[in-house]
Amino acid sequence: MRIATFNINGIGARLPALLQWLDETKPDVACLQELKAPQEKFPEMEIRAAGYTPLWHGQKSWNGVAILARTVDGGPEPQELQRGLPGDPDDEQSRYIEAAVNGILVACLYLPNGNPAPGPKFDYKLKWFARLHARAQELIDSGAPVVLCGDYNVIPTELDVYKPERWVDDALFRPESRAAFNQLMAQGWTDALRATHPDEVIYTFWDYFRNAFGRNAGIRIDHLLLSPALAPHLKSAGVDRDVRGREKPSDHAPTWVELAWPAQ
DNA sequence: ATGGCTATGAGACATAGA
Repeated sequence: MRIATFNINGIGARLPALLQWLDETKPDVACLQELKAPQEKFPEMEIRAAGYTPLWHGQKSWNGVAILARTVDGGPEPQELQRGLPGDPDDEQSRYIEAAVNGILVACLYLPNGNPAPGPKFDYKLKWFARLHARAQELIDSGAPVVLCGDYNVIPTELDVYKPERWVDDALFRPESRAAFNQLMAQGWTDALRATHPDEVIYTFWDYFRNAFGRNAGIRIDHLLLSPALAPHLKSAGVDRDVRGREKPSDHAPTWVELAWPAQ
């Protein structure tokens, strides 16, 4: 079973690229971030025609997340479990959705960027992180097989950025952000990409400026974390890097895990 | 230190991204 995460940076602008990637790699579950579309402008018909049943939480202009389950070949329908990250009823940003698919709990998140730091946006990032800690602990404690995936907007270590010294004051790499990510990991999650490639330089994002992709000036910020119940089923993980080099690409590349699931 | 590029929403640039 393959589960992928892809920050598409606008589902309106990215629909052809998204459909091509779905057709080529046929993930069983695809988690999307940065829809940048209100609820009513999600291209539901096109996604269904591609063989997927979508759940989505839109928002005008920014944010927006979705979980797509491949149902064309008899795959199970996704069951929505949660919409919005618990812990702050005043938070109106669409950054979190959860669904059960084929016995796995899939959580799709878009963690706040937090720049400029320090400042109110960075404060919001850290508060959002604290709420994520609480929800993630509940998921661990449930004993369920869970994939907690998406755009974390955190560069975990110096191995995950082309030039660490350029990023020391950035909200994606500041000590507070990395500490928050480490605190999450300490609950018992497995970083699937790093677990399967311990020493390799692998990026998931390259900005649009200065030919960053051509120079491989990237960062690793899209992560798939596996709960203790699911980690033993990890087979492989990777990044569909070629997608970033196509016409009208997102600035992120799809990132995925292959799981031995259902368990034998 | 700045600016480089892309998207949305509006109908010109402002805002956000990372």
